[in-house]
Amino acid sequence: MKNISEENYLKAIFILSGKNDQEVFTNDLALYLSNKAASVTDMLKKLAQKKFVSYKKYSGVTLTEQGKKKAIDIVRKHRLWEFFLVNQLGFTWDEIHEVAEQLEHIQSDLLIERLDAYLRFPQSDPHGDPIPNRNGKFKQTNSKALAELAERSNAIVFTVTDKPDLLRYLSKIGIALGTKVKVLEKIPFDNSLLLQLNGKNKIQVSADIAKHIKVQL
Amino acid sequence: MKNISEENYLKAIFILSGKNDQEVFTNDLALYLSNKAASVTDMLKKLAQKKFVSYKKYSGVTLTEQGKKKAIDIVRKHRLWEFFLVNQLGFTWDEIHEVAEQLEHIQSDLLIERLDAYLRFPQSDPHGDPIPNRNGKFKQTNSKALAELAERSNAIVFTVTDKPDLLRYLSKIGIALGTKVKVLEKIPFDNSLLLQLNGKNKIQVSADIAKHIKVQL
DNA sequence: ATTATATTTTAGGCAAATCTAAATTATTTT
DNA sequence: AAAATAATTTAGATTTGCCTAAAATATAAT
Repeated sequence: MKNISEENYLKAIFILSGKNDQEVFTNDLALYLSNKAASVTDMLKKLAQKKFVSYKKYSGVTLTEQGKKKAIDIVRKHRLWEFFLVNQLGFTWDEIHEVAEQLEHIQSDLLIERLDAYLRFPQSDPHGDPIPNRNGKFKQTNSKALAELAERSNAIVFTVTDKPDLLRYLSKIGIALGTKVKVLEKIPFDNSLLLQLNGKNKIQVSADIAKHIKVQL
Repeated sequence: MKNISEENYLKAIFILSGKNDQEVFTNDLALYLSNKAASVTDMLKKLAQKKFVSYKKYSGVTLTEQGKKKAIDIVRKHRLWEFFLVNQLGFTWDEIHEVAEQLEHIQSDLLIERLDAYLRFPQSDPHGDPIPNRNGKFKQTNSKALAELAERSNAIVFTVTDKPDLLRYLSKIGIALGTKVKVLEKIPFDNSLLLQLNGKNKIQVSADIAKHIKVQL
């Protein structure tokens, strides 16, 4: 159970660098990990020395092949455990994140292979994110943030970031994976959205929330 | 995932102090945990300060009520996970220990309650050891070390300590939980035993091994 | 192109958990 | 009961991952 911190950094870099492997910046990492920028710099140097990231002072980091492989492995574990928690143990959306954060660091290839098989090789986790297979392959989905949709467009809720508070709130206002949303109006002042859910009830969501909801067109 | 080290110490003290809560000594702990005695002393002071153990220099430790409760909780988690690994994921005897050592430190009461229910509240783990219930209660079994049996006595193998090497060896020579053993002969020179298994094949085991096998009369 | 602001890095420290080597206390032997 | 041996503790270091405050660099604004 060593290297938990390193693993969290690699995963964070992977997630923040998005589909195109963009550089990730110190402050963003610090924010995401709830650490201070100085600590991030320290760790980036260590990760660079171990060849898990390419790092040049003042210009952000990217994962090396090796680092990306590790990161994907952790994401795989995280999502498999989330699937297990929801589908076998009856956890709800908002209860799983914290536990999966811990379980993802359990070190045992055998365990993950067996778990994967036990769950019948699921393709996506309870948030709708793809679960990489044992070779690190997973299908990218072409999704957008809800916040980026134009007025009048229709879409289907696809992924939601892993924040318990948000998840609880969304459940409450009726947004779940698979919910059909139509953007009725974008309020220019604060970029909040007026949505219609499944062709029925109308709700208002802030721009901030809309950024955290991914949809498929 | 903090306090892993503390948890390991508490569990070790619990296990080494046996049924009668005997004091546990620094060197024994050091040996069991693969640490140095000096490190053990350091940690004992810290645990004493937190009121998890009663510790007086040079005279061993015992768990306080509080400490014992924590220790039992960890044992409960360890054994539940072992049960899960064997009965759901198809692990064998000798593959589970290392993984359970990690899983036992996952921090989530909800997880353990759900897992317990999912497994239908098992009473004992794959080694035959009792699994404490949510209140820390479990039935003590009156078992003895095989090494302590007199010649001609019969017994049933009940528990085996958690060392992968030993477990693999025992599987190989035909000893499993539930195996009936009869002590045919005790060799006085080295205290090794000549055993008959299930009324059939005869095997020889060293005193060292016989100490690690618990039997029921 | 300077200046102001924001970001990132360096320097120096701290707490946890471990270690080695030396000192202390207990136990066993003669 | 003194001496020898064994067990335990203390003292002082090391490593990891984090921190604050100050310095350096990059970016934006005038």
